[in-house]
Amino acid sequence: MAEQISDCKYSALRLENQLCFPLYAASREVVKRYRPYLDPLGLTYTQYIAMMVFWEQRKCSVKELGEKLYLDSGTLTPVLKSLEAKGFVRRYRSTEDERVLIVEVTEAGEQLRDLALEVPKNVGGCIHLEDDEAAELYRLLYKLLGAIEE
Amino acid sequence: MAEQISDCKYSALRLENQLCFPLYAASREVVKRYRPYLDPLGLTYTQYIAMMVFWEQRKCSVKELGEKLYLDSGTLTPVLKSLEAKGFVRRYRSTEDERVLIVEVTEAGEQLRDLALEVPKNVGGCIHLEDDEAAELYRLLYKLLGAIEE
DNA sequence: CTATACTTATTTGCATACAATTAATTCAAA
DNA sequence: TTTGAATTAATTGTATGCAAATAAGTATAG
Repeated sequence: MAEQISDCKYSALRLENQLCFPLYAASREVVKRYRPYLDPLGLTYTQYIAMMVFWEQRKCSVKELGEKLYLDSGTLTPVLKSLEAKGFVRRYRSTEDERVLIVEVTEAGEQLRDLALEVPKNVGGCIHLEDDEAAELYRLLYKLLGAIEE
Repeated sequence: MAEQISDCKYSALRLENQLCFPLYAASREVVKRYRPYLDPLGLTYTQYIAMMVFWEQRKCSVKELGEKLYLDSGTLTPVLKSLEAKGFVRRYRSTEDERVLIVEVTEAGEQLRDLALEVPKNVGGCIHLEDDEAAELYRLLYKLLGAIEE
């Protein structure tokens, strides 16, 4: 009864032997949980994490935002235009260096912050992980982010 | 010197206090590392993990594949049509239940398997995590996947 | 100074993700 | 048995992600 065993020739290609796959799947499942709470605010998840940066430091260049979020300008340009269209940020070129685009939170964007306070609370309630496990997961994810070549 | 402290009113909205964000960022960073190795095979990452399922069990319905990959038919239909266009799978309706679409690996798809064997090896070389940390991360990610409500 | 290299953001094209709707088929209750 | 509910994919529309090419501004070597 030689069933396929886990260390056969192709075991490295089994979905269950990948680290990338649960990472990819869990990321999407978690992000999906934000939607019911972000929809009423008029934000997508990507817009939400961008707003987090503006709530923390009021203004930011596209390049700096991209470094913080691990996203390039090809992704961020439409996201920031959408946030501007909703009135949550304004965009303008730096006078010091015309290449640099500065994005700054508006008053409406600031007001959104209080409503957004409920979001982490609500999403946290959907994810049943022990505190110490969440902390260890957090640590390992940042370690992974730092452990990727280049 | 009362700088902003980490437990101020809005600390729950700080990017660095989110579990979701390193999950989201790490997922994209890791998936990105596959591209140089998958491009020569003519596969995207999503197509690659779908092929993993077909390499393991030859055939699969769209519904079953969706359950394994945490993806819905809206995402899978174009992915599977693309794999079919490249000749790696064939698609046909089940005769038992005409609602069900069966996807089955072709001979060309099988042959791709040997080339794909190099992929996990190469990507693994880009990610410098200790074995025990990778194992713990793996465990926590699957726990998280199971710990999401609904 | 000036031509060239570099930096920053935008644009373009392609492939997802996913919610919502639709279409086809099967199931199941009255 | 017949009709309404449920199941399964496909379709539609919106918003990313990202690579590659482009455009505009800045720095720098000679």
